[in-house]
Amino acid sequence: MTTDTPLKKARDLSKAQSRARLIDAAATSIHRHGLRGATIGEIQAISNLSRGMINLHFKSKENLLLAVAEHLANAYDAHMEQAINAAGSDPKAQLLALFRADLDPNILNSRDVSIWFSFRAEGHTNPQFQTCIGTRSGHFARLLKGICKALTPIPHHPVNAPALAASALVSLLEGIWTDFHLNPDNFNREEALQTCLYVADRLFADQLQGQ
Amino acid sequence: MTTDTPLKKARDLSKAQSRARLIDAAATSIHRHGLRGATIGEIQAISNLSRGMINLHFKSKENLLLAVAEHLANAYDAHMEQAINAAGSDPKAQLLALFRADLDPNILNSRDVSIWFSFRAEGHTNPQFQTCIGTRSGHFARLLKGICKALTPIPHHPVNAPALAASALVSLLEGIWTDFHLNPDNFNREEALQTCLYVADRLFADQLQGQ
DNA sequence: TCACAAAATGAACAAACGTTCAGTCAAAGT
DNA sequence: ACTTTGACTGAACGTTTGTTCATTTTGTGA
Repeated sequence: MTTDTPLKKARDLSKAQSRARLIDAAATSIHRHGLRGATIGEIQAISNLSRGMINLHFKSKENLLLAVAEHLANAYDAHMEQAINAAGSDPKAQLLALFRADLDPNILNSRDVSIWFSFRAEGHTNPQFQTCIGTRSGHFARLLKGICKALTPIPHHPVNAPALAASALVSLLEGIWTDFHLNPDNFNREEALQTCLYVADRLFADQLQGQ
Repeated sequence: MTTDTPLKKARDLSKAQSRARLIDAAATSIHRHGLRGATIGEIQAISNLSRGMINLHFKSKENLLLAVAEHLANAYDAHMEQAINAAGSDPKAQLLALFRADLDPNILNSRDVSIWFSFRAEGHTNPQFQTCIGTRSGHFARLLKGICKALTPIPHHPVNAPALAASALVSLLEGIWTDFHLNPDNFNREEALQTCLYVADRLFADQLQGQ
């Protein structure tokens, strides 16, 4: 969706469409039955495409799974980048935007989150999965640390207060994803946002009382 | 280990030992290759037991996997309960004990955590896994909420401050597990504890300034 | 309209899988 | 000492798995 290669012939379009359909079917299969149950037969049945298609488009089933992981990670990155860019330069607004984006139903939904967790479970087994699903700890963490620095008054107490706050917020969001994944029915999106805001509020209140 | 049925004959002992060895081998296999790679052949090779043992002891491979999940959940519960009981009745000490227990290498180690994540990934697929790995949200959350209530001065601002703090801390710990799982090499246990303590400190500082 | 190229198909295949069970062995009871 | 019991073994079986490839279908350029 982000890159529109022009002048596509009908055949190329249908090829890309089949590819996308396979990725989507594989994702659905992972969601329904886990990585263990995401078999060629399942994916074929969901996609209504022929059995040979997977190996034709992706050489192997494992490559298709990898493509699902990449697709998911790219969608997450794009979503977050867009949200941050739209937030302007005020760190408080950026933080709110980051919370909202991370809790957005387009990202935090039971289908996608369950797929995230499936890949994460095998991350240390498969290095290729690892690089895909590690997107959270890179750009995201750095950005959040910058925001925390801007929001923490100086002098800090303790001296590494911004770093502590940043890693706390990363973990908080990560944990909220886990709560959602383990119990999507009892999950309240608005409540989760309030929890984030409450923690942020407490973290970035005036810190000079102790010193 | 908790229930010692006495007067075990040698044959019963060896039976129990084989059972335990199968569970351990299955856990190792899940750790090494994920649930997908935890095959009968793998478990057999790791345990050095015969092929038929799994179905003899557990009727099916799936039951063995379930036994692994139960074993893990029981170990976690026992560990936490013992830690809380040893902490006395002071809520602040209880909170510290809870943090320490949740970050303890006996619980938070790359082997066990990776197995947790494997089962969690398929929790919504397999209801039997679900009940095992949902241990965190039951007793644990209730206990933490009690501690938060005791630590939050009244009147609260906002009124649900203890509930917010409790769910924040649950998610924080959950997220720290995730950080550990995704990147066990860059993980600093002491730093994680400091993050928890810092957040707790900020959460339970005097809250009356806003009202 | 025709010949070419590339996408799509699905029957066929070998490998790997979980499970079974007749047979073996050692411990327990008499 | 003998019999019985139950844990253990591992070859064999049927199923399911991912992959291949000869064939068919369909869009493209001459």
